[in-house]
Amino acid sequence: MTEEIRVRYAPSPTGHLHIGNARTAIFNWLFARHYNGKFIIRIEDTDTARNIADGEKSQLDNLAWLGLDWDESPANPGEYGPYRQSERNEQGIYQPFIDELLAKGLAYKSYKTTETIAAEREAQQAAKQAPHYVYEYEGLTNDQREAKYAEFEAQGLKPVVRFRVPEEKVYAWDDIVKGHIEIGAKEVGGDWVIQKADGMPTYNFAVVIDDHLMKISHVLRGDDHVSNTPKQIMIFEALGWHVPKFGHMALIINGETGKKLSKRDENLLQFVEQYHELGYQPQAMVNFIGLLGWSPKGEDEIFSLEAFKDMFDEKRLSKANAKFDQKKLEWINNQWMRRDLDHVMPQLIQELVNADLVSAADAETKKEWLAEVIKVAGVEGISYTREVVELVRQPFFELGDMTDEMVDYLTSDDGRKVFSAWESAYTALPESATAEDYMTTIRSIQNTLEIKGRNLWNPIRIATTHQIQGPNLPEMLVVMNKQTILSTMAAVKAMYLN
RNA sequence: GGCGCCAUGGUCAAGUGGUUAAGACGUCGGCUUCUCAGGCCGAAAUCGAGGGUUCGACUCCCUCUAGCGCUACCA
Repeated sequence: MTEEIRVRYAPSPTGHLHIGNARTAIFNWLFARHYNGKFIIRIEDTDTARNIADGEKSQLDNLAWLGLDWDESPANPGEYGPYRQSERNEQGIYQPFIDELLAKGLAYKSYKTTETIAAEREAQQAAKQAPHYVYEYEGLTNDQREAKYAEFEAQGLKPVVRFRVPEEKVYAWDDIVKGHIEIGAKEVGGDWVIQKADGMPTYNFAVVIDDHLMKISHVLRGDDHVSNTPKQIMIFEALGWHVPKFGHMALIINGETGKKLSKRDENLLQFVEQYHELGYQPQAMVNFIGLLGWSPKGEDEIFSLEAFKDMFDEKRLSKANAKFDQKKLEWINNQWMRRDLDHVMPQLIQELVNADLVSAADAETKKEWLAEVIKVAGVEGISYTREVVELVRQPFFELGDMTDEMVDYLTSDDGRKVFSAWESAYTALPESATAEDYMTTIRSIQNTLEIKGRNLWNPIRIATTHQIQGPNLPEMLVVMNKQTILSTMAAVKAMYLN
């Protein structure tokens, strides 16, 4: 019998969707969809203090923006709900298993204060021992231990429940990405908490209960969970459950610090939302992330989610950490924008509205013209839509200041000759003149005056745009308003050429 | 410190005992003769180090080293 493939992405709503999380989600989605399995979203909100208001919504919104969909989640529960750990706890889903472990003597109540534990750890450090929890009921019978519980309860102490780690065991598994891994039970740091004093299960415990109850078959997650895995296997085994397959993907690390991406790194844009706001395309984000720590067979670099899904092969997941390369992301996004420019155009125009370069009304009525301006200005060179604002601002919506260098070109002997020849030629040209017409005109000035190169082009460019460099001038002239150009030229003439 | 993971160019990486060690980003150079952008062409690696195994190692083994991760009543 073949087991149904069910994988999950289980974020904790303590922040927005970060590149690293997005990657975990994407690869889980790819795994599920490639093998016709189910992709489930479960919210791990057992840390009530760190949950933030919109964390969950933001996570899901951004996932959807990336193009992912899911089969079960808090909003569309399947048969294994609820899908938030806090609600599962309220419904008492975890308690019976804690009670079971307690009853079997595999877990116990611990009343040690955090101060005591801290002091123990300090002493261990000082003695150059690895920090580990010290079992406080050593040698006591069950009854004696129960008596201790009563004693502590009478003092008003709140217990946590700790799992009694079988220290002599070695936990091993065949990792989907890393191969065989084994870790001795004594390395987990002693008996660990499965239920906090507030009654919430801890992460390593709740994960096991939920993965089992939700029939999760494969757990694909970050490398940083490798050392949690033995703890989790302990629980699966203690409860007599089948252990899912684990796969630990290499981490994405910050190129500057070399450390794993942290929400606290301010020097790097690392939330999906930030890229969304700058006008990165979701396909580009997926494309970039899909190539971090995974490689396709051929030499292509541009892939859609669908393409990744078809090609997906967990054996091609890389074992080594990958640095986040923003330059490559920019390039990939540029490729996606160019690939479907018509589709991106409304977004580009919207950027101009947001920047107050055009009104919302003009954005609609002049959209064809705006599209031309954007193309002429060189949209093929930008990395994300927000950049279009500075790309077109000058000279299409504002004129820049004249620099000394510009004035020199204009007021040189050649400049004066070129200007006056251009002035009469341009004035005579119809408004419908094409780029070829302008080119022909400029060439004829070149022939007549015998001036070429910068000395020819710069005076014209400067007089019409207040720029010394920019897109192809004939094309710009086509797109710019003739009256505006005429008055710009008149002003330049009045100011510098009299 | 302990345990675990890992190691091909600045970056992402292909490669699975015999190759001129793919490709992409970035960088640099050239061309595209108004500039910018774009496009095109081109350049740059003794595969972390040292030992093995082998006729032959980037590829297999060992040691070392570097890097990363974990070491919570966080997830």
